[in-house]
Amino acid sequence: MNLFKHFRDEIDAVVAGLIAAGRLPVGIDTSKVTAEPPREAEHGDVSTNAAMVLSKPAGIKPRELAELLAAQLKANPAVTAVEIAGPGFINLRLAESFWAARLADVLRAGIAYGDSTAGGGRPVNIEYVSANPTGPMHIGHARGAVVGDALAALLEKAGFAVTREYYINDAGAQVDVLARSVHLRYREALGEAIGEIPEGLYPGDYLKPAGTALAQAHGEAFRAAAEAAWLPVFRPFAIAAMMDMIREDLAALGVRHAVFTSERALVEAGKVDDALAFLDSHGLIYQGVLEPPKGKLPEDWEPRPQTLFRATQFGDDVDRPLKKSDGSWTYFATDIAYHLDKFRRGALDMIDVWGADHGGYVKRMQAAVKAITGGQGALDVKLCQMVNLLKGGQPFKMSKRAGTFVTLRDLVEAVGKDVVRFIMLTRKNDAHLDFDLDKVLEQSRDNPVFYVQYAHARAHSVMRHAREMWPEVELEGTALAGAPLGRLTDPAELALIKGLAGWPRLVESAAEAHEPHRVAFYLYELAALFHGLWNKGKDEARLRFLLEDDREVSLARLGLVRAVASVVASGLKIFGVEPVEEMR
RNA sequence: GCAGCCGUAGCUCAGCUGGAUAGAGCGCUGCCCUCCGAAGGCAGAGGUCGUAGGUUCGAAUCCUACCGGUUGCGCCA
Repeated sequence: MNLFKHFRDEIDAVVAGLIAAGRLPVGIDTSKVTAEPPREAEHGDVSTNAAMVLSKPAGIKPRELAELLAAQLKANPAVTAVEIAGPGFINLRLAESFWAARLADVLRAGIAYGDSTAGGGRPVNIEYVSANPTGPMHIGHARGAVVGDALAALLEKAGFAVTREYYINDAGAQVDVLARSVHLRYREALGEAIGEIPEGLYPGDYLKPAGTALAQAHGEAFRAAAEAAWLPVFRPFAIAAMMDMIREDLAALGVRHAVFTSERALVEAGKVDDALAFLDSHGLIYQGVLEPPKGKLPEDWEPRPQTLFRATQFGDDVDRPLKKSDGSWTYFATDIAYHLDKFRRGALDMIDVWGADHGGYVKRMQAAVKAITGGQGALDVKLCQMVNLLKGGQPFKMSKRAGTFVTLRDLVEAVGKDVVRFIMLTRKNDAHLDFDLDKVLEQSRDNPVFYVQYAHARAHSVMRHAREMWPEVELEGTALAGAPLGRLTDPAELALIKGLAGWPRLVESAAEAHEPHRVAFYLYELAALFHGLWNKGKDEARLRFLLEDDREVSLARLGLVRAVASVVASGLKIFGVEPVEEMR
């Protein structure tokens, strides 16, 4: 239960009652009423702007209206105090018994706490990674992979029906280059001295196994053959080999897609023609000449009639070309077909995770989605900014040799997948991210991965001690839900419970905003509350979690500790990070 | 030239879709701990939220114009 939603409903009920009593006008707009945690804890537990928002349409002064609402809200048994503050805020304080009940909620739900039905089972398609199948994944891909994967998990937790999808760009010129590069490796495998890899081909050693495999399969057959003869054989083989490698890279990062869609298959199935025919039938395609970009004029610019999509009708700045001068489709054209395909497969909400260098492409794609879905579908694009790899504060190149990029594999091997995943989510996707190989392994408060994992490990450490102290005690959440949780009355204990109770709201708002990084900040704050309580136990022995002479309160505290562990685990699960039970 | 994103404490960043006295970590200053509930704790200083207007009960948040940084700008994907 999102308790703020709950009180939002309570306020609605009070307003409805006042309308029925003739105190408020019929049909008054309550859509702007909010129930939120106040910024300052001293202001109470739940704060509403209802009196201020409804004042004008009701024709009653804010403070006066606040009195009216407050009198009704006081009747709620969970509410111990109602205060009117500032320009007309109504602040509610909630009973300790209410918080104890929320803690019991956490314990009964376990890791499922925070699961929401807000998404209503609405289908969402999220496309991420979509690296060209021409080589291993590098660090730049890692961020998009993690952001997409975490966003998918977050949306699932919030009740959406999520499809994780990967678009294979296997139709462009770059896969021909790949095939040529592999052909060279094939000749090499047959014993030819190939020398330097020529400019314009992919030089990486990772193509050698594919060359060897082709040599074994076909022998000399394609050695001196014309490109037209071997391309249809080598290209699909090379693409498949690269996709296998990419899948392995993704697996090392713990990322798994449910659907892989091939651009080439899309084109060969005639879906681009279908999509363009659809647009044409709606009068959205024409032959025209684009204005040259102002300012910097490209060298070889010449006005030329092109096949254009009327993107400007859907919010884009200029109409966009669909065909290249050689008559083949532009990437944009196939991408339109692809998004139409996703829509026809049932996706209403679509999310694409791209690198920030594709930022200029967002408006046209959104325009296209509007056009092909008749306004029913919506596309959100998450642009991931660069990751700066550092070591000890200095820029770091992990290259094995000059010119080689930092691979995702290298990164995962250096610090582990869980660290990579967590750190990638500690910034908004559209902000630059510094990834310091030393700092992310540091055991200190300014390393969020450590700090959050440490909270989880500490919680389990307490439970291990409890097991020694009272071997017969049942430490599962469902059992601890029956502990005398009302005995948790210290302000630091209550603050922690309130933090836990905020999890469902955080899940919903982060999902709605498509911002998984909020989970990282939440977990960090929750960890801080827990560590704070732990430290308080150092100064005040009576606040320790386990008191041998007071089993009852110890049980209640074990409930709190178990709840912290399960909410941390619940958050880490969204990130695809394994919670640790002890630090090493 | 146009478009997107960013601009918040000395540094790195949050800021819950318009709320109350703008927060955290690091760094700095001062106390405490070093009794294994180890991988520090507490407190303090530090801000014209890039600038200037506008919208309203109320703006870091929305709008406009500038300034600075960044990414991109017909036939690359």
